[in-house]
Amino acid sequence: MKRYTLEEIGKLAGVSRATVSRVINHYPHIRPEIRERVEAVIAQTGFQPNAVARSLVSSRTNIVGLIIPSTVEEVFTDPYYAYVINGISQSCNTNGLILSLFLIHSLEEERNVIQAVVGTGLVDGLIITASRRNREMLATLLASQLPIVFIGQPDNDTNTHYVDVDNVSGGYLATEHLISLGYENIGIIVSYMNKSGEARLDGYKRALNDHGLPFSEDLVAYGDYSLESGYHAMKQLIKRKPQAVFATNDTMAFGAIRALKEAGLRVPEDIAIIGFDDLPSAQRSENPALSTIHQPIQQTGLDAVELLLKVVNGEVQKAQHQSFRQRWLFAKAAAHLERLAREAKNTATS
Amino acid sequence: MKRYTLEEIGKLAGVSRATVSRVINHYPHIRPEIRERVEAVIAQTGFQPNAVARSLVSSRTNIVGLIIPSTVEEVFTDPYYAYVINGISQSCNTNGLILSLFLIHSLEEERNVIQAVVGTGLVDGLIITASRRNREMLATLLASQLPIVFIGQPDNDTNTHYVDVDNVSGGYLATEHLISLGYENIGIIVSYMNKSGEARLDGYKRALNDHGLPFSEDLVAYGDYSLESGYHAMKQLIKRKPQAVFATNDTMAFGAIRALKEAGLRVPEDIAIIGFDDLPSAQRSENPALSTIHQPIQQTGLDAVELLLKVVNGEVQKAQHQSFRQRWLFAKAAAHLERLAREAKNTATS
DNA sequence: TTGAAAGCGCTAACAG
DNA sequence: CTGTTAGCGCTTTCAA
Repeated sequence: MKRYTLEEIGKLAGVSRATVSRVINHYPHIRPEIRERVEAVIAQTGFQPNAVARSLVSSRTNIVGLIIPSTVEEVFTDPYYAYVINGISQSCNTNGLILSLFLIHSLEEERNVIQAVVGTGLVDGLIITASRRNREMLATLLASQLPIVFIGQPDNDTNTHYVDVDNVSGGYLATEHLISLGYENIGIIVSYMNKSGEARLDGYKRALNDHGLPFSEDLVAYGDYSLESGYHAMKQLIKRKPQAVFATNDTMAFGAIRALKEAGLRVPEDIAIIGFDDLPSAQRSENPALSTIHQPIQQTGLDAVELLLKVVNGEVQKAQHQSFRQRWLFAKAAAHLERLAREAKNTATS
Repeated sequence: MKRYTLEEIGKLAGVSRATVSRVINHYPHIRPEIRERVEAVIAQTGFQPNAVARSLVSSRTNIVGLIIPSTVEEVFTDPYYAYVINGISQSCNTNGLILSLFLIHSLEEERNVIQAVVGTGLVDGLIITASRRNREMLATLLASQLPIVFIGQPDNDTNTHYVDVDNVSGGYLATEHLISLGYENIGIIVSYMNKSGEARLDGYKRALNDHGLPFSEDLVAYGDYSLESGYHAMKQLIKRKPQAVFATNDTMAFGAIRALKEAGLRVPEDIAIIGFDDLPSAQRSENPALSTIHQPIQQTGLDAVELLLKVVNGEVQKAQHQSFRQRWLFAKAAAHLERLAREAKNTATS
């Protein structure tokens, strides 16, 4: 299939290239007769305007970059990212955007990729997930003036845009659920990786407090959202003999369950576990199906793209600290809890 | 950070923009003195040449598109894709390429995305995974003259480039392994989705034949690589009372195991299962650790990028039917089998 | 309502 | 060795 240019299409239709451009861009004031003629030629030739040339003159590429930074390659073990990517991809498709994916496997790569992306005008904006982030990279990014949206609240949330779920409420709900089941000695496996972990821990503390239960550092174990870390955290926690444990993501919850199995403990008969994320794999998990707080991961991806689009279009004040929290968590989690309560009743007899 | 142009850098360094361009592109014949002066200005200003302008003149974007077509959103349930993407991403990073990801969620999206990508010169080439493919899309793609590399042998492999593992050998190895463990009544869960499935089935047949075992259609059940399909296929297969089953990917193997559990059968005491892919999750799987044929997924991604690069650079004859098969499978699988044999011995007593 | 012309930032002859 | 010049394919004034 031959590649045509505006000029050639113009010649074929007996008009100038400017007119063809106007037709393509739906400029309103064109004689219908001419429009039709041009459109006919376009249809017949299968002409598509060159995206690069368009970008050069408009200084817009319609490409959004998604950066998933992490020194450990294991990130991909966590299905969480698959869902984030899926949500973002979907939103890009509906908004006519191209998604460029940057998986960072090493610090060196990180430097190169950021360099390549930042000064070159290749992307209109960036979405960055809440993985490990280092100061150097953040500094480069902020200096670049590129529109950026973070997924998950950044550590230094000065003047940065981000989308996130309400982690405090999520932590609260998870803990309260365990309390409502009658447990009092409740442990937590929390990530020290970023603010989300802190917030979920905060929710946990508040729930304990609101129900008159004491908080004890002994019942807190730390992980990095990986399965392995959940496993080790649980091994440590077992010594404190908790009745139930809140793992602040599903992947760590799975690791915890494995540790319990190895120790010959049954879930949930001996120790109950609740997760956070509601990964589809959690729903499918057996022995036992993991209770978990629903986090609208896909939705988060969609929102990130939409927010980024606004930033790119200058629809949000740059100087203004813009956050964008989801409340959807409440409804979902409430429904979830109801279902859990129902299930709890049903299984109480067995 | 101000964005500079070649012209401005030239002015700052007291040279023409052409000279700056030469410095950037490491053109050899430049007076060292001038080179240094220009480089100093570049370093000081943090200048990065505009990628879009470069692409316009070179008609190369250094962007490779990865298309993962599938009408079912569930593709993402299969960790296989995460590893493919990871491999491709890594290879792009080392080759200075940008990876654009196109996840196709619906037929309409498929049409739009293909349209947007094909005629516009946005990508230098395309990598397409071995998911569902429809004829319309393939026709558009082939007509586009875009360099394309498939991952997994396409149905109509006329004049198309692809990378794939040796599925026949893989199927053979899996089956032979089961035979070597003493099983004679061996079922297979095979995908009807593409040629890989057929090839694995072919290997299965050959292994049976080579060991004097009869092939029976009754012991063949079909799936689409999804967990659910593995589950249902197994339910069907159970009636035939096989001693062992070869699931042609790990995800279906997991589904099969679930079906067996539900039926109160133990794995592998009552029915042995072997998979195909060697997903890390397979290694981690318990009750029991899944035996599986190693498929170098990441490596496949790397090779796909490298092959695509060659095609883009015109280093492979266009007219020539180019295939690119991996042999690595052999060595790996052999090692794998050894280990399995050892394990089999150890567990034989228990 | 349309065409001519300038120019986005860069590379690549072509002179010198 | 370096500067001048002519585009790459498109959008967008500016006139007509």
